Amino acid sequence: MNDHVRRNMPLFPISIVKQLTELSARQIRYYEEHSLIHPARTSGNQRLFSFNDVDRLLEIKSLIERGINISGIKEIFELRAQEQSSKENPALAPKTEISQKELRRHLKNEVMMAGKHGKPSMIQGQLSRFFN
DNA sequence: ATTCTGACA
DNA sequence: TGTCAGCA
Repeated sequence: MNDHVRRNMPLFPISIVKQLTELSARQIRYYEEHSLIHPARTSGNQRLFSFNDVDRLLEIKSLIERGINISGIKEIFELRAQEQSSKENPALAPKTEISQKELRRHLKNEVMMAGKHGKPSMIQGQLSRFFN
């Protein structure tokens, strides 16, 4: 796998990411504070983002716009990570199976709760994209 | 010139 | 979240 390396290569500074995502530097740093992203750092402690980091930020932006909070987004990412590990290592799949079921239930509630507050609620088609 | 962390009239 | 300060 070589493409994986390319997508994770630390390439652009926060100024570029701001334009690519239309997020403020404040927001980008805030999401990192809450462990939603883990950009690399230069020797001078400046952030360097990869293509994956940008994709991730765009997903975060989308979810925030849909009214999902930080903890909710964390859970969605955790669920996705578990689904991945289950696929790569079917041996320990049964262990994550239970928590996945519970997470799906929580996420469904949170997403629907989020829609109940003004924002245009998510429609069923988009809902399925998050819960398979 | 840019980015970083911390703080809040 | 915005924004300003004081550094690196």
